[in-house]
Amino acid sequence: MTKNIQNIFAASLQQTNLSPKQQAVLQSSLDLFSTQGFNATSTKDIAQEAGVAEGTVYQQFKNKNGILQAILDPFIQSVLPQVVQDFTTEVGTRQFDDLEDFLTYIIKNRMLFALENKAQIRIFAQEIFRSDELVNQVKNQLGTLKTGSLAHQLQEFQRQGQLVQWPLPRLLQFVFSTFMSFILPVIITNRDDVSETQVEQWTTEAVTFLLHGLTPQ
Amino acid sequence: MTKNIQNIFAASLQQTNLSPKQQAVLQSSLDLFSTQGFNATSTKDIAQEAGVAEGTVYQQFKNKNGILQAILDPFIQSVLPQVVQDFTTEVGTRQFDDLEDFLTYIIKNRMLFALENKAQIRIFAQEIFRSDELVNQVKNQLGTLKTGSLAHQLQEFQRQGQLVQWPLPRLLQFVFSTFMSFILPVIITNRDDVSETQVEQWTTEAVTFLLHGLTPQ
Amino acid sequence: MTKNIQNIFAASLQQTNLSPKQQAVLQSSLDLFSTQGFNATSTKDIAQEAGVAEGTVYQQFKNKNGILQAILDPFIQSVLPQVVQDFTTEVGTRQFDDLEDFLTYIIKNRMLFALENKAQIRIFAQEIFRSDELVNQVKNQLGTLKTGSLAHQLQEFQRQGQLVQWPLPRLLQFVFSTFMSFILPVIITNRDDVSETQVEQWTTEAVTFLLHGLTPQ
Amino acid sequence: MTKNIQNIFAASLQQTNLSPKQQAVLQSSLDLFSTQGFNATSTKDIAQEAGVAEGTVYQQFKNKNGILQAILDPFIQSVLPQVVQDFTTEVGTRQFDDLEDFLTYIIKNRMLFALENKAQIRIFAQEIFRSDELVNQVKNQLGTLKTGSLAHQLQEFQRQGQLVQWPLPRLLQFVFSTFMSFILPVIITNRDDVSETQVEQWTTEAVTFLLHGLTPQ
DNA sequence: CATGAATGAGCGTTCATTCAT
DNA sequence: AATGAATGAACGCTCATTCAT
Repeated sequence: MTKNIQNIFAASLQQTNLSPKQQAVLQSSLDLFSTQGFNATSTKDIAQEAGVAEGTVYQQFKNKNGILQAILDPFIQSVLPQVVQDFTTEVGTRQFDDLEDFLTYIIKNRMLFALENKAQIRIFAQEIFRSDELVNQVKNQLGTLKTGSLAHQLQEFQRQGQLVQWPLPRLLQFVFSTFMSFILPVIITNRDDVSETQVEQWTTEAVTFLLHGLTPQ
Repeated sequence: MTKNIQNIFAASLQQTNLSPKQQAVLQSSLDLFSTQGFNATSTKDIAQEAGVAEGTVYQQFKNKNGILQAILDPFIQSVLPQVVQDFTTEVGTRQFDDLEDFLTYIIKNRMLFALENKAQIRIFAQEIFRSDELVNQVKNQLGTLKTGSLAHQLQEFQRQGQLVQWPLPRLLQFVFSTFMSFILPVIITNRDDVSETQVEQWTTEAVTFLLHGLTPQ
Repeated sequence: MTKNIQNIFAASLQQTNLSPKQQAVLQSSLDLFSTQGFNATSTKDIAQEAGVAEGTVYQQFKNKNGILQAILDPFIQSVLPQVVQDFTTEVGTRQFDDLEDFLTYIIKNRMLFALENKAQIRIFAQEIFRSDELVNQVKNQLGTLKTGSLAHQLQEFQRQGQLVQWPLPRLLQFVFSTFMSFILPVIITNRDDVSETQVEQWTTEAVTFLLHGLTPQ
Repeated sequence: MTKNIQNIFAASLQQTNLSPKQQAVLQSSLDLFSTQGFNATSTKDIAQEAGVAEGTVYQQFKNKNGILQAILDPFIQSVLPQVVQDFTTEVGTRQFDDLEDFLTYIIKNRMLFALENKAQIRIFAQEIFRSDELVNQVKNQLGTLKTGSLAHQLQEFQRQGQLVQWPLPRLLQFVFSTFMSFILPVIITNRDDVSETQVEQWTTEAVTFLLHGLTPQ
């Protein structure tokens, strides 16, 4: 069920044609940006951590911001869509018995995903306050939600009377915020020790609350 | 009802013995830190914005971090307790008809509060990723929740059968995350145009969802 | 014998018309300049140590250098002449049995004097490398040696055959360097624990060596 | 006889792997520190004098103090031992006819050495007042004197009856202070015009005095 | 591709000095 | 006489970026 959960960054690294040194630069940047923040991380830090000369950092990336982009772009191109919208590969090909089944699946799935990609999410969370560009990219992604398979699935549940007849964005808002109420504390405190059992417990709690809140009475 | 909603920063400014120039330094720092972030704001920026010589910035504040503290400390000492715990002044002296009345009151109240103090919240949100100290302070504040009047009020509703018998922290988690799902987008995009009508609309939506989710069925 | 040995600075302080606060400024400056050096001592340091506002420092002294002058001037005007030349008050009015008696007297006397005024000597020693002015003042003082009572006394010993017939400057050079070989380590390490017994021991050793070296064979 | 007299700084410069620019930084620092003092020399001064960007100064040296160390360390590691202790290379392999021969050799030799390395000695003399570390290093060097070949040589002269039976430290103290009485004025006034003839004259005068003072009567 | 010395603008901070009160 | 807020030039130092090798 969760076999496709993976570290999006590690995956995207392998798909590039970057030399091992350049890959090390990206990996070190991810670690350091995530831990110390983008501004507080110097290119010297990155080079040292990657075991590379400082000039090498600029061989593949135009500037420090280019490294940030190389980290966040695949995140925005892949993670965001998968988390909030693109259920074609999984959700689309799977039959859900009911709303509970559906919520349980996507919440657990996305929790594991988020924990796997904690580092990028931390970077993303810090950068979104400073980058209007980033905000717009997210807005655009969210804008496409209305037509994705997630929307179809939810509308199907509404038709079946399993789901309250609120507007789609508001439904997503509540699902997402309930999801985030479990994940954000982990992201902020940078905890590394969340077990799958814990995730399942959280999933149960989240789904219970959402079913309460989103089922027509 | 919302007469005590205020800008916590403006209030704390007046209580200090700071000279007008020093107050200008703080105000400019608040604006700039909030807009550009702490790291991206130079002390030269602050001085210019405050119409003050750069040395003046260091007359009252030991260093740049001291300014940040002067901004965040009253926030943590006053805002946080008021938002999440200290209902003695308002909630404690007020009788609520039912859970709906209660939720409507605190959510609208806190929304207005958050919007008034958007700048500090933005700074806070950015800093919490980098400051373990900040995380701990928040943890401590949250730890005191169990015994505050908010807790008593919720337990009262549980006794009356209006509120599900979930543990207090989880109840608070869902209330808070629902609240944040409306506020965070405003904080992140730094919008300034939220009307009171909008706030009332959001309050209604949040309360509707929470009543659904938290009422025993 | 050593009744007139005193702290030249304390003495000169009392002769000024400075207010108590201004005297405190001078005393604190002496302590701090001596300990940390002139450059490393800020006017803020001085003000704090003196328990005075920073502006007060500039009430009496034109600038920081003015404080240094107020410390070093009496030293150069009084200490230097007394150490190397002006024996009118003591030496001139005293009869010495022989060279040993003479050397014993001036060396012990000057050692006590130097230890009493260690702070100024430390400042002087540090400043002389940077101030050509200071060097010239010392040169001028040394230039007057040829005609002082010290010169007369030494020439008298030469006439009596107790003292080698070397040129006066060279005699003074050897006396002074032997004297300094005991005092300079104390000045440099800023020791405070030199007993009068120790001084007498050093005096004996210095005189023994000088009598060896300066007596015609 | 004096063929190995050299500028210790120039020698140590060549032994490093520093780039020409970095060597220029060190050379300029030596000149400026020596002339103006460490505190009064800014890193901008150094960069300008060396014809280098200011950042370059920090490429090789951690901070301004690091430059000072790079100048003083070889001095303390090489000059001090050679001046006061390590006679293995020269003294150890040479036979001295008598005390006069010995004193003449080391005094002239060390005078030339000191004049060659006047700049570092000036810096050293200024820094020793402010650096306890430096004082300790010197103390340690002096502590090793008791066992060096210099000690052996002097004890040999004592056994032969050419040298008074005073304790070794006191003998060294008098030799050193007599030596310094000629050199220190040059160091302080930063004179550059001392001829070898002058050095030989000084040597003669110093040796004459010391033979007087240190020969048993 | 990789290096690392070199750059110089800009940073946070200090500090001697001034001046209105 | 004394204050202390205000000043702004200068300081030591960092850092993203370039480029010859």
